[in-house]
Order: sequence, then structure tokens, then C-alpha cells
Amino acid sequence: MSHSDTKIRILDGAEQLFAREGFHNTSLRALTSQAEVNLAAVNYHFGSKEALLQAVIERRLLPLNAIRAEKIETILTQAKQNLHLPSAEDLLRAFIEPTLEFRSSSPGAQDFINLIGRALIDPDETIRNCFLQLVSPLIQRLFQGLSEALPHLAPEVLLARLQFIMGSMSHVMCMGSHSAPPPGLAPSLEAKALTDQLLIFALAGLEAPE
Amino acid sequence: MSHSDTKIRILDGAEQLFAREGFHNTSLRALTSQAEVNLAAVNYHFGSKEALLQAVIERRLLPLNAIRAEKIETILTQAKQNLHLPSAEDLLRAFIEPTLEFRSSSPGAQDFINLIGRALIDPDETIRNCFLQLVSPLIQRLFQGLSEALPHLAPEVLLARLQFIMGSMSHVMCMGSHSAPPPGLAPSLEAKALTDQLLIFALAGLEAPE
DNA sequence: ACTCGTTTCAAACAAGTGTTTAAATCAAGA
DNA sequence: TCTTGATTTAAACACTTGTTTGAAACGAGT
Repeated sequence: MSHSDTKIRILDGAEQLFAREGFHNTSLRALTSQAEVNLAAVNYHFGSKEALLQAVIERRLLPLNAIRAEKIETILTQAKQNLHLPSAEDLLRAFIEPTLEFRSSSPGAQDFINLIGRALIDPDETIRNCFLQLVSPLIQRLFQGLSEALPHLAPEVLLARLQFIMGSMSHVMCMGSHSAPPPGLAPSLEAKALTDQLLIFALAGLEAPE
Repeated sequence: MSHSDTKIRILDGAEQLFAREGFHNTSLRALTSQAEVNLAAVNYHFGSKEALLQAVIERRLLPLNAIRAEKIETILTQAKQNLHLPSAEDLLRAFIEPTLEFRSSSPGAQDFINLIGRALIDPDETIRNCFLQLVSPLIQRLFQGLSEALPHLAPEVLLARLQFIMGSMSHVMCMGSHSAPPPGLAPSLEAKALTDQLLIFALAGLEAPE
């Protein structure tokens, strides 16, 4: 077993189990036996169960945030160069599309998206902050950009609508993972179409007259 | 201590702790000591921790569902009587408004709304089903009504948009409960205005051209 | 071949988990 | 007042939790 194979196996196993069973409902024994590593390996390599969660989130969220941030900055600087307002649709797409595309990027990414889709409303403040700390600068930048794109919208209203969109997005991120969705509530659109529909929906809600 | 005071104290304590700490992160010892009842009382009165969760949810969700169902049925029958299509806005309001108003109806209701706001995307299938089983007939009826109200909308699209709305709604239901929301992400609108904004947002998204 | 820092391992640790038990207590009905 | 059923209680049950320990195994550098 090569140098950090163990670390990766733990990260992969944790990602899967934290997403599918929940953080508090996942024991280190279940985790380490699924990852086929020794029980003590988690504390040796990560320090604690909570630090492991942090590592699981950072591993994928930092790259994803970099992609989203870059897309948003590009839109904003190009708008400034061409002396027109940034497009709200472009900004929304820059935030939403990479996130949902990320699901099919690698095995385990689906679990990861599921995990962070739930993080924003998790009852455990530690879990929430672990996620928020990494994502809130990005959301604030998005808010800033959207208020440039929609200058007629009152800031409180824009903020509320952005929250609604985060809610819809979280919901979509957690969909498709439940093994047996109840009839009538199952999603019938495939991933790409669902993303497009979410964008249409979010943009219409965002631009609604007050 | 009168006859079923104990039962109510347990229900109240469980509602609060399940909502604020999460189901799996709440121990029966923490629960019973907060409710000031004996540890064994939970198993005596409810049978198990899971059955207690079911009771916590049913206590408030059954009445709430009755209110929402009645409002929806009234709208649909009146539309049928007057030979016009039901209003999508009325239907949405019938579902959303009682839910969010319910938060201020009684002490503990805020915790309850928080709890079920998270239930739909909970990783634990038992928790999810406990909630879905009670709410999915209502959502299916709402879907039925909305497809009458918006006959031009493809059913898969309507279903997707309804899911988006459920996501926004869940998000709002879980808001305002986090003790210290991070700056820039805190809701600045009060409850009533937030409900109105959600309705405007949801309706615009629902009626967006495909 | 031998050392040295890193990593793995089985075992144990103290504390906490949901649940059960049997005796004690209570509130009424006869 | 005595009895009977429902409720409360402290204690114990069997088991799981995250974390720590100290010895064993490993792998590269000399």
C-alpha cells in the first residue's frame, strides 16, 4: 500500500458514508472497515472524526469553488470592459452549472454533492460552519455581481431570492440519491435537463417584478 | 404531575432537541433530563426513540396537513363550480402560507417547522419516510391542482419546478433558527415579508416560459 | 546491514448508547 | 381501607462510540 493510499481510501469511504448515512450516524468502525484500513488510521492521518469531515469537504470544494469564482470574475470583468451590466443569467449559470456538472465528474462526486447540498441547513453548527466558511465568500461575490446585474432590485429582496435559489439548488443536489423515491415525487428529467430547468426557474424568480 | 403531562413534556423536549441538535445527535438522556422526566419514560410511553420521532412529527403535521388540504380542496372545487381554471397562485399560497404562519402559532412550532424542513433531504431513510408518508399525498394533490392550473406546462417540467419550490420552502423553514448566521447571508426580512417574497418568487418560476 | 522516521496494527480505554427490569409509588374504584 | 392497574424510578444490561497506546512492520538513506 503506497504512501498516502490510506488517506485517500479514508477520504473516499468517509465521503460515501457521511453522504449516505449522515455524519453522526457513521461510526469510525463502519468507515474504516469499508475503506479497508485500520481503525486508528483516521486519528493518525486526520486527528479526529471532525477534522476528517473538514478534509472530505475541502478536497473537492476548494477546486469547485475555484472554477465557480473564476467564471464569475470573468463575467464581471468582461462586463466592466464592455461597459454594460453583467447578465444575471450568466452569473447564475456560472454558479449553478459547474456545481451540478460536478456530480458526473468522478466516482464519489455524486456523494460529495449530496453531502454539501445538505450542509447549509444541517442542525450541527460545526458541520454548517465547516461548509459555510469555504462557500460564503463566493456567495457574497455572487450577490455583489447580481446586485450590479439587477440594480432595480432592493438588496433585501435580492438576498431573499438568492436564498430561495440556494434552497432549490440544495434540493436538486440531494436528489437522485435516495434509493427508492416515492411514486409521484421522483425526478423524471435527466441531469442536464434538470440543470437547465433549474436555471430557467431561478432566473424567472430572480427577475420577477416586486 | 397529571396523567399525560409526561408524554407532552417528552414530545416538547424531543421536538426542540431533534430540531436543534439532530435526531442522531440527541441522546435519550439529554432529552429526558431536559424534559425533567425519567429516562425510561420514553420507552414506556412511546416504545422506542424512532417511534417518538414519529409521534413528534404526527402531533403537528396532521393538523397542519388538514389545514393545507382543506384550502387546496376549496380552491379546486370553487374553480370547478365557477367553470374556470384554478389559480396557480392561490394553490401555492394554500400550501406555503399556512406552513410558514405555523411557525408563530405556538412555542415549539418554530422547532417543528425547522425539523420537517430538513426531513425531505435527510440521509436517514427512516426519517425521510416518516415525513414523506404523511406529506406526499398532499403534494400529489397539489401537483394535480397545479397541472390543472397550468395545462400548457409539460408534467415533467411542472414536477421539476414543484421540487424547486419545495427546496426553497425547506430552506426558508430552516432559516432564522441558526443562532449566529454569517454576515451577508443573514435574512433581513421579517417572517411575513419573507413569505410574500417566497410566493412571488415561486410563482414567477412556476409560470416561466419553457 | 543497520538505523530512523513513518505508518500500521491489535488491544484497550473511558464514556455514552438505547433498552429492559423489578421494585416503588401513585390514583382511583369497590 | 384495601386492591388493582397505571405510572415512575433507580439500576443494570449489553453494546457501541471516538480516541489512545505501545509494540510491530515498513522503507528509504547511509
